[in-house]
Amino acid sequence: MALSDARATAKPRYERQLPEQRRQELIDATIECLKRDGHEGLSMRAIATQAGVSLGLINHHFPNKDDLVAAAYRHFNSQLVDGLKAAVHKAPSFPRARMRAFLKASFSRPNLDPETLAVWVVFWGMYRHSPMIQGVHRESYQGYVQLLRDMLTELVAGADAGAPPVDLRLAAIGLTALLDGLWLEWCLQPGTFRPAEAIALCEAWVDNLVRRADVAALE
Amino acid sequence: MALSDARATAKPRYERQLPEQRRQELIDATIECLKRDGHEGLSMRAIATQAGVSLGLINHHFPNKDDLVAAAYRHFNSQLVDGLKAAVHKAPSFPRARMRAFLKASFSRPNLDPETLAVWVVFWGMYRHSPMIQGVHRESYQGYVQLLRDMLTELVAGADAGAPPVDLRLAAIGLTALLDGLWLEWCLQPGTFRPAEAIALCEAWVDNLVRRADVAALE
DNA sequence: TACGTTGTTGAACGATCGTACAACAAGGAC
DNA sequence: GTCCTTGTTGTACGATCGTTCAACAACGTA
Repeated sequence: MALSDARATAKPRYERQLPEQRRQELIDATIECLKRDGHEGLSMRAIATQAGVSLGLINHHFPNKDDLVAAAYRHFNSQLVDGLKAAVHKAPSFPRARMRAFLKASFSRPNLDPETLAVWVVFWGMYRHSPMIQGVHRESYQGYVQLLRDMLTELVAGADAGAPPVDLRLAAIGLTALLDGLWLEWCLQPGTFRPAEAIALCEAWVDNLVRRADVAALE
Repeated sequence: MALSDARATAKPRYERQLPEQRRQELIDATIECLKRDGHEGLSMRAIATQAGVSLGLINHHFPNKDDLVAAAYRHFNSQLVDGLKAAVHKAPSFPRARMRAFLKASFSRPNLDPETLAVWVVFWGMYRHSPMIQGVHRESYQGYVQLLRDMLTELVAGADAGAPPVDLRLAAIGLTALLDGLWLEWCLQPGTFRPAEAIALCEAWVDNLVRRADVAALE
C-alpha cells in the first residue's frame, strides 16, 4: 500500500559506515579544512560540515579534538613520506637517478603547494605545546631523514677515490635545509623561481658534495 | 586632616601614558604572548593581562584585533631586519667580513630561538587570509632581500676574473633558502647541530659561489 | 517480521572569544 | 582649587568554541 511504498522508496536519512571508513573521512575532512582556512578551519563544526555529518558524530569516533588532529597529522605525514619513498623506488636503481627522483617529487604536487604549506604551518604551531604532535612528528620524521641519509651514503660511496671523507651528518643537514628552505620559499611566493631551478640548485649542492667533498673540510 | 592626608598619600589607581608609549607596550605584550603560548596566546584578554592593563584599553588604542596584530608583525619584522643591518654595518667593510657578520647575527639570539620561531609560525599562518599581514610582509621583506642581494653582489665583484658570470638571482635564492632552512631546522630541534656549523655551511656555499661560480652553469 | 546493536543526529551546556560602551579618574590648564 | 580633556576601567552582549548526552534509526540477525 501507499505507506509501505513510501517507506520502501524513501531514502534513508543517513548511511551507516564502518568505523574505520568514517574515521578516515573525518581525517580527510580535517585536512581539507586546514587547506582551505588554515588555523581558523580547525573547528569541530567546520570539520563535521566538510565531512557531511553531524557535529556529535566526531566525538563518537574520536575521544576529543586533539586525538582527531593527531590522527590527521599522522596521516598527512605518512602520505608525504610514502609518496617520496615510492618515487625513489620507481626510479632507476643508481644513486643519481634516485636522488633526482626524490628531488623531482619534492618539488612537485602535492608537496609543492601553498595549501600544503598552510597545513604544515598549523601543525608546526601546535608542536611546542602538544606532546601528541611531538610524538607523531618524531615517529614520522625519522623515516624522512633516513631516506635522505641513505641516498647521500650511496652517492658518496660512488665518489672519486682519494677525496677527503665527507661528513655525512653535516651533508644531510645542509641538503635538508636547502630543500626545505627552497620549498618554503616557493610556497610563500610561487612566482619567484621555477621548480626546475630549485631542483638544479639542490643537484648543484650534491654535485659539489660528491666531486669535491668540501663539507669534510669545514670546522 | 585625615581625609586629605589619605587622599594625598593614596596611590593613583593607574597611570596615564602617552598613546604612543601605551601602543608600544601593547605591541610588546602581544609578541610576548605569542612567544609564550603561540596561537593560543593571541587573545585580547591575555594581551591585556600581559601588559598589565584592562581589556577595554586595547580597543582605545587599536580599532580591532587585526590592527594590533599587524602592528606587532611590523615591529617584529623591522626589529629583525634592523638587527641584521646593524651587525653588517659594524663589521669591517670588506665583503667577506660583512657576510660573516650577517651570518653570525642570523645564527645568534634573538633570531635563533625557538620562541622566535613560534612567533613566526603564527604570522605565517595568517599570511594567506590576511591582506594586512601580506602588506606588512611585502614592505619589510624587501629590505631583507635587498641587504642579502647587495652583499652577494660585492662578493662576486671581488671574485676571480675570467670566472663565468654568476646568476645573482639564483644565488640569492639559494643562499636565502639554505639560511632559512638551517634556521628553521635548528629552532625545531636545537640539539641537532651547532650554530657555528650552520655558519660554516653557509660560508661554504658562498665560497663555492665566488671561487667557481657553479651556479651560473645551472640550467 | 521483530529485535538488538550501534552508528548517527541534534539540542544543550558552560567557557571563552572580540567588541562596544557608559562611568570613572588622572593630570594638565587656567 | 576648579574644570576639561582623554586615557582607563569594568561590565555586558552576542557569537562561537569543544564537549556531553538522550533519542533516533539503519541494518544485520534470528
